Amino acid sequence: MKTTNRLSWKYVRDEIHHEILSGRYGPGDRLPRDADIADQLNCARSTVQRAMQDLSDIGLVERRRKGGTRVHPEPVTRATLDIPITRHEVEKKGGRYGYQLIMQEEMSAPRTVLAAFELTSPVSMLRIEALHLSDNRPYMLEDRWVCLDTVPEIRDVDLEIHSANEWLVLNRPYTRCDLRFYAISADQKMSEMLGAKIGDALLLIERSTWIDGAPITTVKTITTPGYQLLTSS
Amino acid sequence: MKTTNRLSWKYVRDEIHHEILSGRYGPGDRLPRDADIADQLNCARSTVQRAMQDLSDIGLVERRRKGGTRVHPEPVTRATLDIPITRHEVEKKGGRYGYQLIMQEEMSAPRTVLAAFELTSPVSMLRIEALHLSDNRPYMLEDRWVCLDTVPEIRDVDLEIHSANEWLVLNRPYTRCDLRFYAISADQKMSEMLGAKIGDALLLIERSTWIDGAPITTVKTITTPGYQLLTSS
DNA sequence: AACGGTAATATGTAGCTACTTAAAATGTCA
DNA sequence: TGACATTTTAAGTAGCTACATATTACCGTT
Repeated sequence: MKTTNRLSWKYVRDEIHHEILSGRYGPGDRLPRDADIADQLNCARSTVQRAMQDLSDIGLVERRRKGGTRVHPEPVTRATLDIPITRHEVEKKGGRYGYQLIMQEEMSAPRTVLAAFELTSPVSMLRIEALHLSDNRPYMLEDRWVCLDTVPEIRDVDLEIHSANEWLVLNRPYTRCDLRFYAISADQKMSEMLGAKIGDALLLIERSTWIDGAPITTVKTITTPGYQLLTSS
Repeated sequence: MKTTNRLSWKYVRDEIHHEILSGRYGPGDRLPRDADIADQLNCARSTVQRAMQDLSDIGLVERRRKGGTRVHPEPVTRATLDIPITRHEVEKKGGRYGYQLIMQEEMSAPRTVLAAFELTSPVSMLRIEALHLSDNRPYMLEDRWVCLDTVPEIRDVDLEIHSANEWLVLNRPYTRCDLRFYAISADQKMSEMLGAKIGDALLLIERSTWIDGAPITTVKTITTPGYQLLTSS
């Protein structure tokens, strides 16, 4: 029995977590150096390092070289969201997935789209409107712009069959992704498409992706009334 | 010059990332074992381990003991959200923060609140309604329930002065946090409180926290029309 | 007192070894 | 053939060493 007295980094993490939250260390306070904590808990510095990294990842502490570790001065609630491919989302909820292309057209991107990519000069893009269905009923409306310079192959994809959503996620990895969430009132067109009433409150998710600085796509997805987005864990 | 030929785990990570996304490995495919990749790239297994852990964290690959590593079969867009203390949020946007307690009352929690905590038997809670202000104008409406069994000290807090939001975040760490986002239409009361029009689409964020399985608080925050929630990185 | 260069220091990273553990693969027996 | 026990495998973890790197802290000069 010598294995049991080896401390796991998760144990060390929770230990420090407790110490912080018992009030022993408050926001902004500096914690002991890793090496000292390791001494005190009788474990290796690398174990403390791993524990601290995790606490840093969840936003509880801030670390800087030579500066040491301190409790994050402005505590935040950090959550992770998983946004799946829409087909998978529908199927996971037990629905039968359907998809309709509403329109596609090559055109120069308007100001608002350029703004989403932090661009100034005009760019040629493919605009796509599509509707995702669950059990033949409207589920999500998608309003997308794809940058043709970055993704010329999109021209060869039959978007009547393959949703741009799924094709892009599977074929176009990104290195940056910005998300924004807000609420809008359904206008005439949306209410028709989604089978909602005019004025219904709808959740809108806007997503823009880049690959190494080059814009890939920006999309607004609008879901039917009552739709809820949940955190994963 | 021998330091340059040491590979950083980030380099290894990006290398694998590229391989996956060049199509060499598709969703569901199994990757070589860590040790083999280490051999091939001429680095230590621990370096590959770190790289793989990161790819696993962002949801690109799945790892299991003995099962090896495989590309995530259902690619997801994983994003992290930071939800700060409301006062900090207002101040960061350049506003002058203000706060008003609307009401507080001890009562038995209704069904909907118990459901948020996955409870069945009745619990005594403190219900709080408050309004957060920016430059003296309504910013966010907060509808909160605090579990008195878990947080009896809340009774001693002067909620006219300290917002429950800030007090809880600073004094009550949690081990679990569920979030949900959806859109609602402003009713009579909300529109009055927030200075919106009846029927305006508003973003609602619902947040529930636990400490080691014991419920702490659940809160619905409703923001003024046009409010947007953004991802951090 | 202001400036600037240098030393000291705490975290970050890479590599190695040894051992643990979950789970898949295999083999054995009824 | 099917249920169950055993082996094997690949990731996970802990500890150690050595060195890198970003700052802070210090000290000497002007």
